[in-house]
Amino acid sequence: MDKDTDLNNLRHSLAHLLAAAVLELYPDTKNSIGPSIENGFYYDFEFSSPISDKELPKIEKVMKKILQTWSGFEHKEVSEKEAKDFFKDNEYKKELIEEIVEKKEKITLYTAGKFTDLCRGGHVESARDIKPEAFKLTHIAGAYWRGDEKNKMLTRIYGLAFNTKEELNTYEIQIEEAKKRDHKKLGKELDLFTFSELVGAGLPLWTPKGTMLRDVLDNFVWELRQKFGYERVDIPHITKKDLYEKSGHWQKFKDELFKIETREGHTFVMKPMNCPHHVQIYDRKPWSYKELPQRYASTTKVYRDEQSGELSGLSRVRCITQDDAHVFCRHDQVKQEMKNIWTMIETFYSAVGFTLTPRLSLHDPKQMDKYLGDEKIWQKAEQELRELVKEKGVNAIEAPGEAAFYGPKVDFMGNDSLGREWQVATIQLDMNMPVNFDLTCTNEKGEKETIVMIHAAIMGSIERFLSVIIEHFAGAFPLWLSPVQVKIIPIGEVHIEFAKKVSESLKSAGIRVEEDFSDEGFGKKVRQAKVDKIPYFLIIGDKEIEADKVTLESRDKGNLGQISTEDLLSKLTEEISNKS
RNA sequence: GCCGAUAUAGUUCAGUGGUAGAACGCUACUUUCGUAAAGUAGAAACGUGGGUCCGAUUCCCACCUUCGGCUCCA
Repeated sequence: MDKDTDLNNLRHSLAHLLAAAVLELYPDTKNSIGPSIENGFYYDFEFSSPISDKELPKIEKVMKKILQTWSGFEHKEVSEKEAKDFFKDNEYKKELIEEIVEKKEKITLYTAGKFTDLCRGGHVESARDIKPEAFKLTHIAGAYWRGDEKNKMLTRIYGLAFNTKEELNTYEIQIEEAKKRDHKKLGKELDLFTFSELVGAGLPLWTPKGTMLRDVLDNFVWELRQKFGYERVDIPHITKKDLYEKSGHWQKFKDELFKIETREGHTFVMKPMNCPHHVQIYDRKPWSYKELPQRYASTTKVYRDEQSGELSGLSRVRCITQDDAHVFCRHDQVKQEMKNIWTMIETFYSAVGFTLTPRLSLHDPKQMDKYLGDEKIWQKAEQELRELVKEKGVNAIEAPGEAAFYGPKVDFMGNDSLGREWQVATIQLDMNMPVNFDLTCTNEKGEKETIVMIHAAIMGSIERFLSVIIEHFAGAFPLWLSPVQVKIIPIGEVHIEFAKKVSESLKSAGIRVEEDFSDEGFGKKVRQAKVDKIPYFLIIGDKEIEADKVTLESRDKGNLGQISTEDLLSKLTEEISNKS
């Protein structure tokens, strides 16, 4: 057996142990299922009265006590009746038993010590393989039975488990480190964004530094877009609901839209996406095929009434800034346009030193009611995306059911500091909305021809992208991205005048400078520059004034010695334009 | 939305059924300093609304916020 299987068996065995302890402490609890997961295990219970995480240490203690009485797992095959009699008060187990019977599989019961559970197996050979110091109960959470929100909510107890205490410690240290670079924490510390209870949950407010960061990134995207012929357009943030009735969004997403009643009794909607607005710009006049593709881009906000429990820092918000673009083109132009978007995505993400995993997000043939258009149109679109991925020579995992409701996507996934995966960039092929809106061009034969549309976002949601990138850099942004690029620190009051001159010449060259002319001690000013993770700071004292130079200190490389203002300027501008 | 937790100064944290405490930050004064926190003084907080109580920041309820999950995510 390989190592992963061993660890899974260990973790799954601990789930049994957890259930044994819970049933000993709270005998009228109903246990349901308890699998092993990435770092440990969980078990879902229906408690007769709610428990809180304060009880976890008690449960853990009982687990350790019971573990001493266990030697190993024994199993026996039983009939449906025997199994149901055994779990006579437990409707969860009975449901599972019925499923096993339906699948014509064997019903097996596993027993360790005095605890017996319905289980298909996969345990440690001997209970001694479980080290009491290498597992730990961590938290409790609600979880719907079978993951369906229509079902009853059970109480899930999570635990960490590893082969040894050292591995457990290592993992816990990793989590601690990850928390230090949590974007919610860094956003406050580096003064990038804030939330206000009065404004509301999920509505981030951007400070001057945070706004600078956003603008720098957006300008970079815009530079790339210009190379490929995109034009900037601007759109209102609200619309009559009629627009979404026609696009198909209303039917599908009306619960998630922020609605506005006008005083004349009409319903307007905060836009949850930009495509229909861009579509209306395309639709302003008839087009010749010679004028296509038309490529429209806007960096603009969309609003979605997300459920309160889903909000999380910048990763999940109700007001999302999208660097959104749509290409309106003919079928035979799709592949080239998509390749161009892919190139932009590659250029952009390699500049921020970030690796993305592409994912082919496809429709789920079993749930066609979730989507616009028929099976045929989807298969055609998906075939085109597969060819694109093939031509790019990359491996993309296929994810059925992850498509947008109007078309399949190539999504690019990034991870946050806790390893959670988020969709960032996306390329989506849409053959449905052009049909709904009857978007056409006049072709060579003088006929009206339905066009197609490509949705292209480089950062996707700027908020989500920033959450990922803040954690990726742990707040220590490269020079070109840093809201403050250079801090100027005069040692004493007499050095301020010279420092001002240096500061002015850097500023007039477009360098983002912050001056520290406070009367604090020198050590403290240095400390503040380091805490703020500013890429460079300049020191100006007697020695520098005498030499008509400044001392340059780098966040990453330490003291770089004295340098003249001109040399410094050319060094900085070169570094910024290389995005190094 | 659901389950559980959480809410004290700008920030990070103490604490109490009867007068709320620290550190950093902030303000003033002193100090003008050579690589991660100079000194002194001062201002500054119990999320909101109900309830119990002689009295609530503390106990109870509701709401709001945030966090960990579940569900959802165009």
